[in-house]
Amino acid sequence: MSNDNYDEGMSLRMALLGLLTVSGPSSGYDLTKLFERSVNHVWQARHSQIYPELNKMAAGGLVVIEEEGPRGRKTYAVTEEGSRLLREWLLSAGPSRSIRDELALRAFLLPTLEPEEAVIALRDAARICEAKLAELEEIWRTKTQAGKGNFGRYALDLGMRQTRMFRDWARETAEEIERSIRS
Amino acid sequence: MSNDNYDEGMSLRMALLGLLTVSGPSSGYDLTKLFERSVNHVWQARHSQIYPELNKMAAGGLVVIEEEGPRGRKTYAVTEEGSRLLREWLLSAGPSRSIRDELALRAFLLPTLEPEEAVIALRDAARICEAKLAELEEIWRTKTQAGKGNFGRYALDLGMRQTRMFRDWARETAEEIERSIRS
DNA sequence: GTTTGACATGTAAAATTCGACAGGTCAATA
DNA sequence: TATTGACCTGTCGAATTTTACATGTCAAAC
Repeated sequence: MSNDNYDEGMSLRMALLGLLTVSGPSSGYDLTKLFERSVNHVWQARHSQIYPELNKMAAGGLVVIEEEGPRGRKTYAVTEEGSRLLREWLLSAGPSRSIRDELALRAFLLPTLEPEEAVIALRDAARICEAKLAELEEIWRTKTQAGKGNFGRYALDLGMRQTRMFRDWARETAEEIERSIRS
Repeated sequence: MSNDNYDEGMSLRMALLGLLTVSGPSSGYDLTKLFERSVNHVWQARHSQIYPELNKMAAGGLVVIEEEGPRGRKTYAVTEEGSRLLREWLLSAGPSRSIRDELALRAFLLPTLEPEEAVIALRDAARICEAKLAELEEIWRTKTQAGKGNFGRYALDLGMRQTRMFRDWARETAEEIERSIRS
């Protein structure tokens, strides 16, 4: 009775419910910013997708407009039903795989380049990761100081691990290809 | 002059060009199967997306229909222009990270559960990763034995690193939450 | 006072992707 | 010979996502 039709395209909805659950009542604007700073490493959405979705969710009773601020600002809050839906979705762990990773796709296609060019592309990628990592670590420092609860912390941690992993892969693969060029 | 407007929605096209480059002339049917067996861990596409895309690519001169077999089978081959486009795309490394990973999103949202439930779900996720890792390692063994060139090898390595990283994150986060429960 | 930039919300058209429908060939086996 | 199952190509409607357009408030700097 509880978990019948599992929809694929539920991710954005769940992400928003999750952010609202943790950050408390927020506006579409807030959520857009939050999205950029947190979920962005695993899922992306623009404000043009978020605003309509929030309205649909409000129509469906998953969230309610709690207050309307001065600048037309609308604050949404999760309802009992929204909370239940998120929980059910999280506990229905299927071996579902919906993955779309452009960076990994590039990696996959790299061997179609000449070895020398592949090395250049890999070194580029590693450099980009390094920059991103520095950025994330800065956020980490300011975040952990603020001590605002652990939510974004887990995601940020995951983001940093991911970036480090990719950087290392790029470096080591570049070195491997260089070795094979020399032989 | 070479690399002006970088399009986001080029991934499917590039994946197909890459597969054609490595596997040689193939039909839409072949490419669909190939997709499932290789790129699938990173990017997904159904035949209903692949067939029209191949036709568009043929119209754009990126591939040519090399021959038409008995069963209406059409064999596509990469052209000079297609080859150049793929190369340019791979060398134009933007800091763009278009990623959509449902499993990671679930993990990200787990802390919205009660700590006890989150721990259970994280352990589940870690177990799923473990299984996937075993699967990937099996592929790795058979692939490296076959010695069919490095295509797929780098991506497979990346996939294994990614899975390991995620598993570790899930485990360590579970442990951290457990510690916080006990205090 | 006016310009700039962050705040704040939306819509519309286009592209991408998915799920279902639809049709046809060929070889093997029951 | 009938049927099954792999082979092979496609289209259509719906959902998801992107890009660009569109509008307006408010505070602070200039």
